[in-house]
Amino acid sequence: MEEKFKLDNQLCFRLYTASRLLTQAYHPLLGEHGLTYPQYLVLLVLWEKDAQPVNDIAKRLLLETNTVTPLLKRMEAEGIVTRSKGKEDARQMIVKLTKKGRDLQKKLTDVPETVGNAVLCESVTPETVPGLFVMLDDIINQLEQ
Amino acid sequence: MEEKFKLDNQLCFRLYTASRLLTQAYHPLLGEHGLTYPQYLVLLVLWEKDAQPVNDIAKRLLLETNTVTPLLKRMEAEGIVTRSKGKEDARQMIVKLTKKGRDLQKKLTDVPETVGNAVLCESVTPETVPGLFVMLDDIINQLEQ
DNA sequence: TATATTTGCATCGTGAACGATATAAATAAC
DNA sequence: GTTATTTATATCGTTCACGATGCAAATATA
Repeated sequence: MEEKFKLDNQLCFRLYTASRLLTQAYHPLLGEHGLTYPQYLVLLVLWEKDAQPVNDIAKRLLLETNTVTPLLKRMEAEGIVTRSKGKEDARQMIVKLTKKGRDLQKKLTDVPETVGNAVLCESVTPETVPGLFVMLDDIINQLEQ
Repeated sequence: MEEKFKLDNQLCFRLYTASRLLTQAYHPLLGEHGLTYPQYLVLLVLWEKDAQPVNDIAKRLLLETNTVTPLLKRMEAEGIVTRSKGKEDARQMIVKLTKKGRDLQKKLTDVPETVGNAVLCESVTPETVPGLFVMLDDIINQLEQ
């Protein structure tokens, strides 16, 4: 009875668990360099394009600024980024990588492959991952409205 | 350059985002009844099988007891569950639904379908969801070790 | 039976997430 | 040009997650 309430029928529980476990897989690799997973995401954003306002980083990660601001402050305290008032718009806080922040990319060079290999299995292969990406992107777009 | 560090190539970021957004979709539906999403997961577990020790609930959700314990205490404070020492093993805390906890199932009867409909889209349909489940389960099993 | 180890749960500290609210700068409306 | 509104961040409070640690009950070992 109540098939719809069975834990094993829930998409959200699977996404929630897969997300947590995969984040845990990053933990030892990032922790070695004093990073958390959300901080690593900020680095991915800044490595693609340095010197962005808080809002652009938050939008790229689909997070709120009240999540990103304290996160960036911790990264600033660690000497990974700097935060400085924008020249043309004084409301903006421009976040820039420090040398330490840029150099982390080389130090983390093996991380994507290591984690990538950790998830490879029967149904998740280089051939099937693109299809998984499409579904997850569709879910994200659908929920983003 | 550095294709492997591109945010758009990361499985984890997609899982993390999809999980957060889907949890957000539950929020208004659950908040109406004073519940959070992890508390809803505990209810799913207890509706399947009432009167379980903390450890069994934690294992079912793949969470640590230090996450689940405070969560259960809040649910106890809300009058949704009771916590009582086990008879045969005094170390165990047996968690049981109250009438209020059992009755919540009827009040939340529309939640699974409402959220289910919210994610339906081009690539996520009743036909494709089982395949998605297989991949997510494989990822979870793979990372669970 | 005394001691050691394991097990089940709890406590503590840190770092997210996020709703609600505040504040100052920029922009729009009047 | 003054007032109103919007925008960019930040602050606050609550609830997870989770590593590290503590403690008492149960079990294994000597």
